[in-house]
Amino acid sequence: MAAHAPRPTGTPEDLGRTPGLRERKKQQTRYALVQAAHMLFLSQGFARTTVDEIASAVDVSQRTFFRYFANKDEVALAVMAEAEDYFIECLRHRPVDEAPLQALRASIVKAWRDLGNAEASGPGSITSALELMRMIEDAPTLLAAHLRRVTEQERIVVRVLAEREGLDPREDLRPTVLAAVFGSVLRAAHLSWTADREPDGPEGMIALIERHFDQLGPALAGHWRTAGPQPE
Amino acid sequence: MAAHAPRPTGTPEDLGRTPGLRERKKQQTRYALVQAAHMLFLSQGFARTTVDEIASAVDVSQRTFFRYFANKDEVALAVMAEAEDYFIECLRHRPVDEAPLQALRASIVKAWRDLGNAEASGPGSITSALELMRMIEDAPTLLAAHLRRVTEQERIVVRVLAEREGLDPREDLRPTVLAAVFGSVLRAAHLSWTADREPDGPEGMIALIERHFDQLGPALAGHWRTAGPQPE
DNA sequence: GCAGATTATGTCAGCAACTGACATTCGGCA
DNA sequence: TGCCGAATGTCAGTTGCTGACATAATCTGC
Repeated sequence: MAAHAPRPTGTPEDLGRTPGLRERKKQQTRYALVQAAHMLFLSQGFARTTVDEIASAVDVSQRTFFRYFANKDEVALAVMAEAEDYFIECLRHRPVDEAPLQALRASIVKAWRDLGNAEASGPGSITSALELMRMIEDAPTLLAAHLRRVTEQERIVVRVLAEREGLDPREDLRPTVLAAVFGSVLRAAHLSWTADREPDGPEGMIALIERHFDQLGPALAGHWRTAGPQPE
Repeated sequence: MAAHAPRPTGTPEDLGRTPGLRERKKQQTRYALVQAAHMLFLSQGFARTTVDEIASAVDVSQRTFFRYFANKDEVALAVMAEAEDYFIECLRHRPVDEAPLQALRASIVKAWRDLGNAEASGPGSITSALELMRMIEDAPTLLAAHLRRVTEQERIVVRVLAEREGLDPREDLRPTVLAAVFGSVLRAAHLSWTADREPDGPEGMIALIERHFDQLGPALAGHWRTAGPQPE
């Protein structure tokens, strides 16, 4: 049922319990909806796929679809959402003596790598996530929804960072600023990925991310010309 | 007609020419639409304002509205868009021997200050822009649209930075990374503004932006604890 | 197993954002 | 004045999304 291997442990209520038939069925249709939507989106594009199509592909009413997902965007981003949750989980388990930026960087790399190793195919797999990213980038409303999600995620990062270092984010701006910077560098790497059409799988993405983070210092340095552009 | 004083000089075609009646009328209705929309949004909220209302307030058909603005979001963000254009203009006129990050920082401060000094009220003024920002933050679809606009703006910043320093952004990642970081810090400051309800005008916002940029170095430093949190 | 409370789902009606097609009117220009 | 093209209006239609209510499925206590 869970999409990828290191699943985010779900809600606290599911302690060992078998969730019961009703709950199982719900997960089932939800999963089916994501899967169907995903396939339709990739085959005929996001905008050209109607909610009715998705619903009838799973043989439920349109109304039911909207009880599972608030809007069409949400079902498209569901897969990415799980990956993001896993990243947060990784961050929470980082050693506290690690430097904050380092912890973030290590977490994102670990998240990509784990998800990459999890399973080779299927909806919710890394490959789908990568395909999805391309799709997001040229579906305006989808991109918009995704960016909103990202900023919500950033707020969580702020909280986790603040807890980690034991300080109040309303007084100390460093968690906020660091989370913002981290998010933006990551997004730059993602954009670079979709633009350059680098064919490599997760490892290629990880390499791209690392390269971008490596430029963080140089980019913030005073004058670029004197610092030497270091041609690749 | 133009909303604020240091107007972004428009398109290259308007060299001294009086644009003719037709063109003038177009600008007029466009401006009227922005104004009406703005008032309606602030008085009754973005979601509760229909496009029909805006259109009939200016006495044009709904169809005409959609010929001026691609969607409801766009009319709301029109004011901010002009401000952003002006920022780019400021950046372009920055001395080339200035450090890149410094140029960005100085440009944004100058933009806010100039716009603040331009005019005290009226649609398209700074105060409206500030009100708008609050509105954006709690209208989900608006926020999404705004974030998309911001990333487009970031691409322009990348180009300008690359030109300034005379390098190819596809080879050297520094422009991309710096633009991303700059944008994110700015957005963090904006968020802080809307959250804390700081009542000050443009100068308050400028101060907030400066404070956030001042934390850029500390946030990226290795270990926060050893570095000393410096309580305000 | 069964009655009754919950809960998921279906159906239907409706609003609002948008779009394409076509007719009309208005400004620009000879 | 009279023609051309651009701006606008009208209309019909699609799609995303929501509220209200009825139905059917699950769950709970007996």
